[in-house]
Amino acid sequence: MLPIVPIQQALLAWYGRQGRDLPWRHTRDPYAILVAEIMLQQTQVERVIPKYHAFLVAFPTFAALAAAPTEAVIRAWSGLGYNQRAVRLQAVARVVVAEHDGRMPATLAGLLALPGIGRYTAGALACFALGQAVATVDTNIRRVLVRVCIGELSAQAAACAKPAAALALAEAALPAEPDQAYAWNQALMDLGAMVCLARAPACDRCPLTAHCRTFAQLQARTLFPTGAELPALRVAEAPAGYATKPRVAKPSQPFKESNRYFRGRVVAALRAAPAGAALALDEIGPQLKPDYSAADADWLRTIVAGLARDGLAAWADAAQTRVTLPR
DNA sequence: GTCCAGATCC
DNA sequence: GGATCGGGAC
Repeated sequence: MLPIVPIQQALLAWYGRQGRDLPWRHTRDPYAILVAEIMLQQTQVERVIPKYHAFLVAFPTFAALAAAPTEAVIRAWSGLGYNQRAVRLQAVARVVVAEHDGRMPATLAGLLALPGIGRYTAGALACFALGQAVATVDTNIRRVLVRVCIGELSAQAAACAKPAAALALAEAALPAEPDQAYAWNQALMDLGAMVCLARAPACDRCPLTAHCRTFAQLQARTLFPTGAELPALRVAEAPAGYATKPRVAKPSQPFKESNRYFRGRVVAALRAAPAGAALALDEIGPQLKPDYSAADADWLRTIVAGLARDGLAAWADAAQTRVTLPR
């Protein structure tokens, strides 16, 4: 582990000047931060921002979300994808109201016990909402720490694909002063999202090049590294097992024929229906594929049954011919 | 095509 | 460890 303090100082100074002005950085309301963190799972910041504001207007508190019809929550999730997150977020609100007196759990273990809250989100909540000096690793933080502290072209980089190894790295890098953890974690994500990009890092705009293992590796091969050459070098020089993994050629059907695609289309049809209204499978089918016929009924029923299992749809009749969003 | 402030299930 | 879960942007 290379000396971390100069890296912390350089990154925190850059964050003070260049850090993004994001809505959830203006609040310490645990509920608002929870909403943001769930929305941000596998979803870019730019797409979350408008949905974040609208969601907080519609459901301003744990109590409001817990009491809302699930149908309304699923509608508010439109455009974000991974719709089960909407169901799980409301489940969290209901647990918080019913079992924690309306307040978010104040420990990492308590947070991890909530539905849909994994290690990243629990760590983010502990740090961003509770002010605790907790390390957390998302895709940006892992990439930045590996590049700076390990070196992307080194053999050790592959080991950090394991969550436990990446978390250990993040814990070792956490500032000694507990009150700097918030800015540190946010700064790592900003650098990853704005400068230390996955495809083409902008090393010419990076505040950490003087400390960065990967930049040093690039300098050993290029006179004036910009970062743009990293992908090619990664392929050319990657240690066995990293980046050039055998990568079995997966048959991979077209997305428009996938179960995943049709699940999204069914939920979209249910959202478009009037509140409380049930749709017959025979009404939904033609919206999914123009040549829908009675022969496709079993297939569609299977799609809907999967959604019902995930809390994203509900049968309106025992014969399973009509569907609604869950109440 | 790849990538993205992941989590859950097997 | 692998598969699954959306959808928008590049």
